[in-house]
Amino acid sequence: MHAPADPAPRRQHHEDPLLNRSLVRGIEILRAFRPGADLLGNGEIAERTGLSRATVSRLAQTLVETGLLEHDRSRRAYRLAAPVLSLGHAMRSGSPVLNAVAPLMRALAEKMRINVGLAAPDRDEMVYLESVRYNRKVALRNVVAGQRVPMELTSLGRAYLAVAPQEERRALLARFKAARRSEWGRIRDEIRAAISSVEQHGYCVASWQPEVVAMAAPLVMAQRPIYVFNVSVTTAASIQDTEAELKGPLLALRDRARAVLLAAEPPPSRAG
Amino acid sequence: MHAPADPAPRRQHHEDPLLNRSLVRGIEILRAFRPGADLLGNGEIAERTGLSRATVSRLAQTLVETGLLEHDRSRRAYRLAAPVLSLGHAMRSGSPVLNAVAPLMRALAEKMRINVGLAAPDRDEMVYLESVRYNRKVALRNVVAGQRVPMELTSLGRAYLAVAPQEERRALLARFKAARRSEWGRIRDEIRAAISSVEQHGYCVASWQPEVVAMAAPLVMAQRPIYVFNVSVTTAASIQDTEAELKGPLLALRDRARAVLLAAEPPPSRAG
DNA sequence: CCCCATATTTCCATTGCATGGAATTTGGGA
DNA sequence: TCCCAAATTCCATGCAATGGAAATATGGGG
Repeated sequence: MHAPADPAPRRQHHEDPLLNRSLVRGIEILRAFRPGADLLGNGEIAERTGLSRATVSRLAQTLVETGLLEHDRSRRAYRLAAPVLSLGHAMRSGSPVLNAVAPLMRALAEKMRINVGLAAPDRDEMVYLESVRYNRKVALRNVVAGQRVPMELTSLGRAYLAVAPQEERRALLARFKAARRSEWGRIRDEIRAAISSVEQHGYCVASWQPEVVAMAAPLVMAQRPIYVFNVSVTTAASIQDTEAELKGPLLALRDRARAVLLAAEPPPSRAG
Repeated sequence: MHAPADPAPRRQHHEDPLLNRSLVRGIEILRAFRPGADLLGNGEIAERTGLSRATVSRLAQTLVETGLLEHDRSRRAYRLAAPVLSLGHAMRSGSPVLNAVAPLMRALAEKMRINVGLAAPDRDEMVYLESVRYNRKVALRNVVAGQRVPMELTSLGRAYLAVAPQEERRALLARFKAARRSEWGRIRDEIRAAISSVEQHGYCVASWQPEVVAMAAPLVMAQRPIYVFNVSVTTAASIQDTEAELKGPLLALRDRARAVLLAAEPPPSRAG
């Protein structure tokens, strides 16, 4: 402590004085639950979150009281409870972006007979706000919302990386490099290519299975979080032909979405 | 403090020593967001939760850091963010009840051409885990999850009240009485009738619009939260005829669900 | 363009209460 | 019934959460 030039004075012990530790920890516990990890005991939660078991026990009980977790005593474990779903419902119904573009997405899916998705970044993954899955059988044209896909492997995620804030992109790439050790060379090159493609054409392509082509285009608007559209299709056609066919519709979707959002923006009245 | 007969010693100041106050408050902030109240400023959150503005400001910022809220600075307000959706997704994919009965529900909806739902209680409302909306136009057979409906007015909620724990039912009825002052007489009678019906026949009926008939049957299993099934239909037929037609399928759905769940129960291995 | 009204964020001293390690209890299997 | 693993509760410590007030930011109106 000889010089006051320390860029981050960080009072006391915590990095950010406006971060409530208990709340962060409680949320981390909720976040530990995901498909495939749907039933977690105290021990597992402690491992995944790095919290002490005593803390996990108390916070988990608190989450049960609030209704977000339920305790399965016969398995000595917790699982997410129904009110969590209603938060998701509230999120969807309140998302201006989703509500503005959902009709456009459905129309495009029907017209081109492709899957059309909208996603947002969350840490090192992308979360679908909506994914209209096109299917021959009409009854199976279901919609997936809330699903996570890896950022570094998907067109969706790479399109985001292309427009992510400098610092965040750097941090994310570092994480991926560490996590993907052996395959990093290939993945890094693909990400670089995707970034170039987004910078030049506004979209990028990924085809991780022979007959599946996925393309994604980010939607960047001032004062708004970044969203990414994607389209994907299973086809026997070449990647090039598919790309040529879908780039127009994808970019048009993005542009129409932007227009709709700009039009919906002005009235600064608050809903209550 | 003359007699130790005090039923609730409540140490120190807080009612329940294992309730983390900050976490409860943060969750209450999340819960303040619902359809129609999707964009909330600090002031509104403070009003709805009863918290001080300073506390709301700090906790809301924390929730932004965790990714569950996003801050719309142009409107000076918060809204739920995409990761909330992924929690909902994780909840659905991890719900043994939902996964066990979803196929049965879909089949019933198709066969009888009715809406079929599954819900769980949350405070004074019911939350749909799934609602398979039958519709002439196949393309519109969408599914609603996470939607809330009032407990005291719906067959779904009344069926729950019929099997709710003594003490909880009492508390809920008191809330409804206070909230529904003027209409309480009618509502109370309808709830009583519904409770009798559930006790006698296992289901209850509500028809709050002329041509809409809704029926609900609770699913009570040891060591498991209470769930409620419902079916509803818009029809020109009489309530009696509709009830006669649907009671069998509804109760059969409940019984099949119970059987499926009992069969899926035994293996006490924990998913990770 | 400036000023004002409103709402939000930050500051600060106080002490409530969250915390981790240890002890205890619980529950299931042998 | 006993044993083992896991969860819960206890406890002293002191960190960090809190509310009121001041400072600040924002946007509309004159």
